[in-house]
Amino acid sequence: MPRKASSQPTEVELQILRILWEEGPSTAREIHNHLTESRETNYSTTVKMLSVMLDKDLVKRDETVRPQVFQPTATRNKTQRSMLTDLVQKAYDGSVGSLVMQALSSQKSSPEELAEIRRLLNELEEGAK
Amino acid sequence: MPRKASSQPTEVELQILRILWEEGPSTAREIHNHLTESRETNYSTTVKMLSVMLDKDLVKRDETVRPQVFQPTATRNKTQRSMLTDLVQKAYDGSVGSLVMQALSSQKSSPEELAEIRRLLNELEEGAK
DNA sequence: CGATGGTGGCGAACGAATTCGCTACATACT
DNA sequence: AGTATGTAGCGAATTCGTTCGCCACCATCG
Repeated sequence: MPRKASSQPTEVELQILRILWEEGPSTAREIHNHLTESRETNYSTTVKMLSVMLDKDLVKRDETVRPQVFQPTATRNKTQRSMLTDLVQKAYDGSVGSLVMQALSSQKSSPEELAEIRRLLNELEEGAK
Repeated sequence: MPRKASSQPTEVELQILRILWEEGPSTAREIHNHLTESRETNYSTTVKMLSVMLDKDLVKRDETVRPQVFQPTATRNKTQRSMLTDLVQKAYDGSVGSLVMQALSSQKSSPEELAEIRRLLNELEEGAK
């Protein structure tokens, strides 16, 4: 028997979404050009991927203009959140805390980031009371 | 052209690894029994997965005993770290900070966890000076 | 020893992800 | 209008992940 499709965007899908989030609505050609900076792949492939993503409802398409323009369906934040939750479930047994601990200790963040995290931490501890 | 295999353990592989991390070295039968708590799958499948994981060097096998006993190659921490790094790269453009921010704000952690994170934060800011 | 039951291995099969070639149509260029 | 160029779509091919059926091999038990 088979296996079920991942609920999360795949590697290439994510790359395309990133381009769209950063560059805004784009044509297949534009997407493809950006894509080839990190990956050697045919224009046909890019178009096909977009068609697949359309089926999966990962992107929307404006067909009234020529060439057609693509746009992400979900925001970057929403997508990140979903992938994060997925990882926490799969690898951290649902414990966000241990993920955060490991993230902080394993890679160095800038002082600015640390300060910002501290600020957020304060808010959270306030809210918890 | 094809596509390259993921460098991260797959869904089922991770489930099996989790069993091994939690239960310690186990036989195929033991692993299978635990596995069927969360998934309906044939014993053959479990054995096959173990064989695949052996090829990928995700588990080791003691063949001197009967039945053979399996053991993870990498620690849980190492694996988590690797998956985390992967996610940060794929979805957060390498910024651990923004991942942490989102993790903290999107899901609630216990006060104990928050305190622990704060402690870690202090250490990090100390070390940075 | 011969039947019984579990262990381990191999190869086939299927869906999902990714790739591209080829075709059809639209647009642009002379 | 007629040709060159670019866009969109489809289906085929390939790999990976996952599943299982079937066969061989032990080991045990009567």
